[in-house]
Amino acid sequence: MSSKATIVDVARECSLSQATVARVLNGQKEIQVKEKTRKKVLSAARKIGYERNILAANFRRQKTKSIAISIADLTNPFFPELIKGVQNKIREYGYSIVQLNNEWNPKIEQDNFKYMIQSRVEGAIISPSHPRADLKVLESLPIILLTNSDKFLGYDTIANDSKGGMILALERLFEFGHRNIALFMGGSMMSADSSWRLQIMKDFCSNRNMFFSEDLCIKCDMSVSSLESFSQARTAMRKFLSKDTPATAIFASNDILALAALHVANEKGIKVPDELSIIGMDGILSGEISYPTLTTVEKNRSQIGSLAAKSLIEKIEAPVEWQTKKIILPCKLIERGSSGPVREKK
Amino acid sequence: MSSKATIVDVARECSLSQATVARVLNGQKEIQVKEKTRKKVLSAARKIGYERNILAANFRRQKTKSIAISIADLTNPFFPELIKGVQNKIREYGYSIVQLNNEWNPKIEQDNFKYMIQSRVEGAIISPSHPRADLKVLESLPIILLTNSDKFLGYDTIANDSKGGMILALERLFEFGHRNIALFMGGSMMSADSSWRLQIMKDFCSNRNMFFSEDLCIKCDMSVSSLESFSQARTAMRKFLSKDTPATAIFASNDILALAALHVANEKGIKVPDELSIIGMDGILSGEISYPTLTTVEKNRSQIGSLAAKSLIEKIEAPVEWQTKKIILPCKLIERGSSGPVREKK
DNA sequence: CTTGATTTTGATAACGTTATCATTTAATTA
DNA sequence: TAATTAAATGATAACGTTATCAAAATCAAG
Repeated sequence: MSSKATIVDVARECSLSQATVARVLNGQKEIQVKEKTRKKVLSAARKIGYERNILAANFRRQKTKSIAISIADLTNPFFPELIKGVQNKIREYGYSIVQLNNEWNPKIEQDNFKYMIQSRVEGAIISPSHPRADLKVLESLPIILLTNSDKFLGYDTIANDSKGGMILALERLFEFGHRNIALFMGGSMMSADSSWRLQIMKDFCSNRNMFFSEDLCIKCDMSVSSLESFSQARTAMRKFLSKDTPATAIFASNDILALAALHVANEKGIKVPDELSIIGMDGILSGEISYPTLTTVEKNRSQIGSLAAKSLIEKIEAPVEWQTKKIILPCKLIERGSSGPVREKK
Repeated sequence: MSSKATIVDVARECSLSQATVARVLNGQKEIQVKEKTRKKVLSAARKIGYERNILAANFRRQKTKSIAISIADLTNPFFPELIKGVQNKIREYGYSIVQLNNEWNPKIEQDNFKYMIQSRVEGAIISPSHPRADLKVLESLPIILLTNSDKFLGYDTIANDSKGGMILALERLFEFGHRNIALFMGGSMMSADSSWRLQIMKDFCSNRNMFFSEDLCIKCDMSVSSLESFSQARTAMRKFLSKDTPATAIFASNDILALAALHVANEKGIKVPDELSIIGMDGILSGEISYPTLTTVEKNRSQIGSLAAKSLIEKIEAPVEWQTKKIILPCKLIERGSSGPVREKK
């Protein structure tokens, strides 16, 4: 009784053709219906409690008014805000979201891609699990990638300017007088993508006659759960400190690493920022909660999300004259408690 | 060409009826098909590249093989793990997930409920935004609630035993010699739901001849973003400390509050756990990252999620003789760095 | 008041699957 | 081997919407 009234019933009720009823009830634009008939239909629909059968509509149009968003791991604090940004924006357009995780596993990611096609989402926002993610299956689907890797030629991409952000942090540390800055970065699977960090570091140092060696580089796998990364990062940090480093500051390529460094510093009684400055990257919640709070290069993930959503919808709804574009948003240095001027050791 | 081959095409290709083809390709159980014909169909399907049109199937069956999960705020660190638990379990059953946020806003929540019905999800896992959430619209939908509030009579619920967990923490603090324990809890919208905490506290203290007064109770609104809560909680904590409290320990009803307390303690130079023990509740990532790490009463959110998913699927697939049940899982006290034996002040 | 253009409405055919029932084929028993 | 039962396959009707094209109504202009 409740959701059984169909468009035909409404048509009968108001003595109009189902075509007209359909136009009033589900027609795209407010086109081609007389105000009088519109009202007639609407009241009849209300009277018999008509509710659109979305499944039938989806089937007929072979569309779902939904998009997919593919990420690595929802419990990684980087992603929820991103998704939220997408959700908020997408709501404006009346689309819904299918959210898919791949646990950094390219195989699962590939399955997810297939699922997207099968389930007939109309587009996808994809944060590739690794720089060589295989997007072949998605050929016919409008997608936006969340990456600034240069491996994805010919794709629409949106990302923060990580390089610029990194330089922002390094420059600030330099200003603070730091001349021995260590680089703490994710390695392993992501390595192909993160060699540029090392390069930037080297360039930055050589431009300023600063000392840098691989000894000032700490590496740690990030393609696991945040907690695991954190644990591995702490180990790496302890090892680093045991070498009695001359570093007075650390730039970490993400906040988890930075917080691990901070944690170990606290543990060893190293005063942050007095004896050691730490700057992270991302701007996750934990960095606002830690003590001291973490200075970080913020990536506005909510903004990225909503921008990606907007672009995607535009691409979906006007696919013909679409121009591939790569959007790079600046990062912002958020100065909090973990960074400060250099002070003589001992 | 690609996804245009239909079941009829396959039938033609292998000279069988579409009924038989359908049985092979999309039939539920492996029933009623000869091995020989099955192979014939399968190879024909592969040959012409048949892919099931899910939209047509959904329409015909008026089902979507999907469930909804309704939460308050994805960026609240409590929820992602919960969702992950659901996702992992649900995958086993071949269902997909529609995730909906309500930002603690009952009106949005209500809209989301309507959307669930419209979009024909087959069931829902719901973390009610508040104790009086209105579930009328969902009457005909199998749902599982994630709450231990006693306001939801007659509904299936799954939740951790927050009361038991709280007592666990208090007992441990008592063991440590603490006799002045403060209660830090979320107020406002959730208040109707959290008065029991105060009651437990009072009972606990009176049973042990411990002092307790409302002065030892810190309140703070939690129905906002985590960061905002954190900020408000710090203000509340500062105010609390300014009253020169006799408390040697704080039990906080969630980790955000606990971390705020910890933060302020660090800020004021109060040594944790030497001068002040802090125990939180939930077991969020930030508590594993903080310094000192946060002792907490863990709620296994991933487990809750997967259990809820399992129950829901069972309810969906065998709705006839379904027995309403309320599952309460024990909490676990995770002792980390923020709690310890009482020591004389000054 | 006709004619032609334009707007509004109507009739109807898909869309591709699943479900129902009828029919054929195979298996079993007397 | 015929009769009976069971298994496998076939024929076909929905499902409720949207899209297409045809018909009718309205409007504008000569």
